Amino acid sequence: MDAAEQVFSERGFEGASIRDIAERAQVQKANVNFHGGPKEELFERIVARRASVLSEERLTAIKALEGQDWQVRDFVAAYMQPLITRAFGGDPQWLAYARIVAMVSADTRWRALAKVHFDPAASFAVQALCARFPDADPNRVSASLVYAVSAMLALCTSDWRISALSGSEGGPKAQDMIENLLSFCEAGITGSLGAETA
Amino acid sequence: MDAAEQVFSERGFEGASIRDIAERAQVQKANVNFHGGPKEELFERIVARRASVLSEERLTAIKALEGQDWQVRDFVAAYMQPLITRAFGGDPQWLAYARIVAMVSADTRWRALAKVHFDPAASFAVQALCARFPDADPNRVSASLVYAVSAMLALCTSDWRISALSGSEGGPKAQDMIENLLSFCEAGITGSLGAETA
DNA sequence: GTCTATATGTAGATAGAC
DNA sequence: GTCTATCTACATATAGAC
Repeated sequence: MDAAEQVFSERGFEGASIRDIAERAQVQKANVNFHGGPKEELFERIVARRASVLSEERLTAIKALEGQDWQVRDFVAAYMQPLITRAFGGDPQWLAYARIVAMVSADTRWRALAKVHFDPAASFAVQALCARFPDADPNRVSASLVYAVSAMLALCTSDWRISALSGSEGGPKAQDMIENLLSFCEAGITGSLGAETA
Repeated sequence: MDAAEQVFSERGFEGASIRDIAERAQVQKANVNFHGGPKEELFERIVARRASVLSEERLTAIKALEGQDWQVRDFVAAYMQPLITRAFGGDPQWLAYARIVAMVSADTRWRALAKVHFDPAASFAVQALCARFPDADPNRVSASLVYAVSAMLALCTSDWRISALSGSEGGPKAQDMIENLLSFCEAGITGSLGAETA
């Protein structure tokens, strides 16, 4: 239910009420429970709904790099493009989903959910990075990925903050911000992992 | 109230109940309202309590760089050390606070709160960075800072995720993780802003 | 499948005794 | 200042008519 996705993203899990969701969807409260089940089940279903396409695209994009002498930039793009181009590219529903992903990623209460829906692709990505930086501490490698993902999610959740701090009136220019995000993450990963091997 | 800080950090604003807080503090519910006021006021007070020391330390540390030919690494350390060394250095109360900061930073509902307590120091930092990278788009500069901060907060909120993805059994080694975080952010900022000016 | 009505629990907040 | 008791509102969830 798109309405539930919006309300959860705006108010959080506890802050979102079935009433809010029903109102947004312009249906009766009872129907939300009827179709979506208990609140927690509804939330999990919403997380799962887009997670599969996300994971598949990430996995195929990273697998496509295998065998090549890929650059970190290619890797970052492979992992991030599936979400960031949709969420920051103008699709409000995917933007709401990205905010939910940020919640799930930052909150230990959703640890099990993250483990099922996001960890497989993330683990695969960490392994690919480890192969590229064989001398780097695996803890540092996974930290790099987590930092990169958190930066991506920050662009989705805190774009207002970026504008507020910049002071300039310059428009958002979504594509340029995405390029900048990729540059930041590429440099961060290379700089923090490559320093020891280079 | 330390108990409120803990419960808010674990359950979020809506998820934390006055009853939970009272139980944690081993007092009666009524006393939480009596001393802390309405729930929202209590939350704001908790955000404000440590924000002042944080902002002051950040400002003085960045001002101390002025005039020197400082490196980006020094800047990142100046901005991050006040929070990360406390939160990730073993103080559970500051760790809880860091999680609250992450909530406030990511949620538009707390925009006003962030504006008052965190934006002044952040704006000053952005200006310092702009002076260091005069040819960089201010939007990119503020984005870099937001990414860096989000990475720092990710280390506080998602350290469990880093461990889970690394696959290795290696201990956390807090100091090493902080060093790695600083390296990541230094490289990310330099790489995304310096590319155009260099 | 969709509505009304309601059951049941718990939230935040306060009144008033001590 | 701190307790007990309670008010009011709203939460999730379901029962049962249509």
